[in-house]
Amino acid sequence: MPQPASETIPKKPSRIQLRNRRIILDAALDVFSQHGFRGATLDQIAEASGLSKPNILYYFDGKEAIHVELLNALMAEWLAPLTDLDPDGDPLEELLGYIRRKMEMSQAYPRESRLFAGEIIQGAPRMAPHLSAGLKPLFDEKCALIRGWMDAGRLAPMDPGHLIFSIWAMTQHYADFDAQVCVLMPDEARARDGAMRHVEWMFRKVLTP
Amino acid sequence: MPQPASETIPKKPSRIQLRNRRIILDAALDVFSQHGFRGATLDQIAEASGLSKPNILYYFDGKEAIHVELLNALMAEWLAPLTDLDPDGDPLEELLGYIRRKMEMSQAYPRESRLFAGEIIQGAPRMAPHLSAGLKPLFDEKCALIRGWMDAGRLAPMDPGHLIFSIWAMTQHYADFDAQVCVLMPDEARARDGAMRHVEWMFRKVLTP
DNA sequence: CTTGTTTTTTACCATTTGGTCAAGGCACGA
DNA sequence: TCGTGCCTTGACCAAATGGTAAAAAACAAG
Repeated sequence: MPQPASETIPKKPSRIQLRNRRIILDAALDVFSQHGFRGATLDQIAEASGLSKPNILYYFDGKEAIHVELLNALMAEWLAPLTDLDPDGDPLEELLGYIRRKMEMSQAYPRESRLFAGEIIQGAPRMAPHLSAGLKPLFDEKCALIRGWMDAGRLAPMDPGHLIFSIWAMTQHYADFDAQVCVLMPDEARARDGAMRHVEWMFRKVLTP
Repeated sequence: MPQPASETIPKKPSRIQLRNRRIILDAALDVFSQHGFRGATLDQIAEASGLSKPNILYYFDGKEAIHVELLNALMAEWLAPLTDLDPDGDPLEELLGYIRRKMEMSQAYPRESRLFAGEIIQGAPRMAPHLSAGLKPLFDEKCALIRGWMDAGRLAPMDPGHLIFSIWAMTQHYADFDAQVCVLMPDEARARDGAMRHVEWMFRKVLTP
């Protein structure tokens, strides 16, 4: 065996591979987030990416593989802010910081938010394992942390799980329901800045003991 | 002209027509809410309804017509609770009552909620006119009402529009993201009852001056 | 029962869709 | 410069999809 451990590892990806995979994933994010998995077509992804359909299938094993790859990447980024909740920090400021980061992400990455939302709405057929394996432990851990803060009287007492749901619901609402927000609140400044201020103000009031 | 006003009106629908249209719409609600418009197929609706595909097309002009009909019906039911906000009632109790009704609807009609969410996430391509014409005026009216309550010091002051968004976000979250809630909070009683209690408690705290 | 109307089905169709394949193009090290 | 191996493409395919036409079946009114 001349090669060092070449079992199933397919050597390192070339520069062009890296580039094209990125292009495809970006185009696919557009298409999947807008039409959902079943509603998206390879032709749409091909056109959006500027590559031919067979070329896309040269880089990915199929439509589902692209979708799975996107969800994997999504999961990692999505979890980070929650992971960063610091047990040694000030409870109120930690949570408000988390909320702020979630709001920023919602505004900076609306496509990712919608992709996730669409997947969950459809019953999480390709995501359920990720939720159980990746999100659930983290969720439980942070619930325990928050409960500790509440028991110590440093936050108003409530169900930590439902608190987290509230945060997710409100922060992601502005990304997922953007079409509705734009119709009902055409003043963009009021919508964007106001959302941030409102959500932060609201949770500060709720969380203060 | 013997017939009284038979211009374009297609006489009254027979009993069997009423029944089958209802069956089809119910099946279509299942399918559309689970897969979105583009992801849903007539064959799926046919199977879910127990009718043949051509038979479905006998009752509706096409896939899109079914979808539009569902959205129309949805809009009416969805708006009702907001309409019922009574200017002469107690502000806090009026809003908490609205929140309670929204939570109940979210639990009783999750398919409708998901159909709506999916449509909005995809940019509301078939819903935008309804939003502008139907929802927007009501939204503005109720915003003004709530603002009046706040100016009178009967509610904590905040942006009424964002308040309504908050309510929608949290109430519909439990329907739309049910798959996630079920994974993270397997105790169904805690999820269901706790959600209702949490949301009501939270808004009571936020809204109290 | 008979006749005219409504409902349902059977057999199709054109297009779209995810995916394949073999051949051609192209970059890059020797 | 030249070949070797990575990259790209045009042509193609089987299945699925939205939709149609017309005949058969069910039904209602007389």
